[in-house]
Amino acid sequence: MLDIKFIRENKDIVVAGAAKKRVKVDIERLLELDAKRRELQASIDAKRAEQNIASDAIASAKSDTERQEVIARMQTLKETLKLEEESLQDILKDWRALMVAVPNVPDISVPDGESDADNREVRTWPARGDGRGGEKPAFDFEPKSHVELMLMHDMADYERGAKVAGFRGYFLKNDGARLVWALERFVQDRFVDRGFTPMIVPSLVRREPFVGTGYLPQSEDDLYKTQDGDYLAGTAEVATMGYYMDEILEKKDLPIKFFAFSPCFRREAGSHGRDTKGIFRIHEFVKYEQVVLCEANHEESVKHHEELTKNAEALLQELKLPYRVVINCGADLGLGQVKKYDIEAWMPTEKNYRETHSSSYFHDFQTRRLNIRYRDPEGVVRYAHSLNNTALAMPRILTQIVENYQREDGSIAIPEVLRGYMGKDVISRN
RNA sequence: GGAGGGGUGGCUGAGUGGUCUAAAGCACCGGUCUUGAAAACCGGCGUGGGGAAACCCACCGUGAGUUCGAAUCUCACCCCCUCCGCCA
Repeated sequence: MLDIKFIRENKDIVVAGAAKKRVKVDIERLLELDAKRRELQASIDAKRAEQNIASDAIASAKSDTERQEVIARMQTLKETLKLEEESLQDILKDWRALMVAVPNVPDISVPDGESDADNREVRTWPARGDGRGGEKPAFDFEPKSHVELMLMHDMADYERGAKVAGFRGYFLKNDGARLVWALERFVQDRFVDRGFTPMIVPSLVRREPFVGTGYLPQSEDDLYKTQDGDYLAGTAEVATMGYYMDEILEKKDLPIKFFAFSPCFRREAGSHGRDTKGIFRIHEFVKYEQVVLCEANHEESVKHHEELTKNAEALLQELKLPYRVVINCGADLGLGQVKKYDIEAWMPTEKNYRETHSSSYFHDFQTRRLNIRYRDPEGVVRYAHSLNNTALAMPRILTQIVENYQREDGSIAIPEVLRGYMGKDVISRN
């Protein structure tokens, strides 16, 4: 949510921002409603003030007639007050609906574009050498897809997955399961001493944190909902951001950095027909997420954003997976995001980079909705800034690992950093 | 699933229809005193909205209702706690 004052004073910026994000929202109508809202509120406040004065007069009236006279006057006032309060409620309903639909303003560095095809490459790893792309594994044989490789080594069972869990269901078996566990311990060890607070957070979450983080009311279709009205979170970000909801923190405690784990559930409602094979796009997975609350300062947000991005890149570098970082274009940004980098690892059989991480910052868009504030030493209370990035999501990363590490005989080398956790160097058929 | 208790400022906690403009204490900030600190004493100390300011309005879990007037009465809902049952 943006500050209504900011919208009022920077209408053109907000309108241009929404256009860049390809979000349709009637700012003109919002401002009209806001003017009416303020006018009515002033009138109601004045009537209440009158009522408060009369209330004292009634209590301290010297005679019954005097008292009755004031009460009669207040009975009339009450009628108009009630009407005004009712129309204020009507206006507020529309006003609020528009307010939560106003997107945050994207950063100046965000490229214009219609879809993820317009995201712009920022860098590759390993760095480009020949002008055609970073150093990627050169296969002198036809590489097999992750779908095939994992089936071949009995690392996954998609058929029984569908039988038991339905479309996009899966089982991970043998080295498939062990690889996930190895990766979990690997990522845990990398974050334990970096100033991040480890946390296991709920996936089953009440409505408010979803609205607060900006997933609702817009993306109702992407979420699973329970018969109790709760939702299953698609990311640990939701519960982690909800942690300090409605609280006032101390500035000295910032930045607060969480390394949060949760199972994740996504309906993938808008992705029918995409990535239908294997475990790349699934309804249920686990993810370690980096979440940061910092002081309300653009430079601080940018500093932490770059840091969160580097943290994720460091993991891919340790895993020796070629990747690139892209800056997402306007249309590919979420409602509250100011700027987002996606990190995409190389997928040999698709001859393309595919997303493994998503790193974004929000300024005070989420914290305003969640009411997360902090008090600075001067006693001024401000909304904090928030950011998040994936640390590591499983099992998606397995797709890139098995494809990049496959060998001609069909065996799969284990990334060096995982060998200790796996207790073996290679996955082979025997 | 059953029974009971409860939600008041950063915290504890008083307040059952009208000076509530929410007592008091703790914590915190400033001052006096002191070599310094503690103690004691004095003063300050919630959030949001409107206003140039004086000041005004709202907020006692949430929402409706009764009333001239609601922290206080009524109803619904949410959350927390205790006990019983079930249970990884």
